[in-house]
Amino acid sequence: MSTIASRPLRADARRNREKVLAAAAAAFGESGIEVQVEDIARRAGVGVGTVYRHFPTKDALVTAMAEEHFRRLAEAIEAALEQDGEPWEVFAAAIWRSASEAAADVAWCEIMAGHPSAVHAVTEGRERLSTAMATLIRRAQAGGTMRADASVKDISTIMSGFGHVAAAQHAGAPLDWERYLTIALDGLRAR
Amino acid sequence: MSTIASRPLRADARRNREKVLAAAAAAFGESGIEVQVEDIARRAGVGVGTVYRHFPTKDALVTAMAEEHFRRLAEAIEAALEQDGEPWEVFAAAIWRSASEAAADVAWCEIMAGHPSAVHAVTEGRERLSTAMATLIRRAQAGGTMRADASVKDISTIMSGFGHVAAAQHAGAPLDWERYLTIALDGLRAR
DNA sequence: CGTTAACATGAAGGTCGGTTCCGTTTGTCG
DNA sequence: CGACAAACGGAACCGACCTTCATGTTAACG
Repeated sequence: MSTIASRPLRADARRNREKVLAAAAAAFGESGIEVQVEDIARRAGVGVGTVYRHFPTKDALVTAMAEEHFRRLAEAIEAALEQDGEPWEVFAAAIWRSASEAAADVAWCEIMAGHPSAVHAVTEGRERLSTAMATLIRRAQAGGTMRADASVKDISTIMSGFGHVAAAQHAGAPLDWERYLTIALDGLRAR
Repeated sequence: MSTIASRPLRADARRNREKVLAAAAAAFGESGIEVQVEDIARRAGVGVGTVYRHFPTKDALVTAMAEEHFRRLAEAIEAALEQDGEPWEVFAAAIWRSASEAAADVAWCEIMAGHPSAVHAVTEGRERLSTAMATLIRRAQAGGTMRADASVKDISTIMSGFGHVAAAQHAGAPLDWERYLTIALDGLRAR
């Protein structure tokens, strides 16, 4: 989201922008999307007005985070395409790694689960993710180790459930995202 | 929830109570827990004050619905215990039937997914459900058709994910709860 | 039919959280 | 060192919802 070469920001403004971004990442990661803007501002050591100077709405902040996360996820899956090894193992390892990282960030779990704030935005990352995932799936199916009817949409569905479970667990529910993933991945494996 | 023999309700009051209950069931089922109390009142053809005369808070209404749903679910699983047939098939059929019914009711999906409004209440239904489910699981494991490490908690986790997926699908997300369940149940089956 | 207590109503109150706005501060540039 | 635009801060604003309450209505009973 580069501001199209509009005059460079003033030094303090650039500094504050970074502080807001960092504070938002920390606050969202710890408490989820529902954290209040004032909490983010407090963490950043600025006033709410400053947050709004840099991001027009709270949603814009969420979207920025979501884009970043989706980009990284897409990269992780694309990287898996380069790896060699048994295709199912490559797929499963990529999912486990990405999920483990996601599980540590409540907001990212909520976004993955399909939180409205980030559903409409974030087109590019999703696109790349879908493409890479499709290849990963096709290979594993060709090797006969992934169920033949599995689709990218199935993976989205499973990962949406994962996001929900992980977020709920973070909120204190007696759930276990590792068990969830163990079972779901076994369900995706060919019999 | 019998009001301990406190003077019987006046005729119009009883009638209105039923209307509110029916309206709440319809509204929650259609739009989820987030429906506004005013919508429920409108559907029932009464004022909001009347809703509050019969239920102290909106949460009490949600809890009443949740209790009813959990009770019915517990009964469905208990009924499965009486059936004979291959234990895995009995289990899977019970889950499919219960899930199909749940999928038609948005609020019930949300509650199953772990919505805060109903987490604390509803102890009895959960208890009965756990007990019956434990037996169902044990039998299927004894028959070697369910994965040996599956637990009641695993089923809760899977069904929480189900509730989330079904609710999201109802809200327009490109998810598919039937696929979710197909995959998750395959993951619970013994290999 | 009259009296009364229960009940119904919906506008007003309260709260919560995102967003705005303007008086003040601060970096930048001549 | 001014002068000025950019940026900051945070109290006030606003909309969304749940909940309450003062006023009007009605079932129940003698």
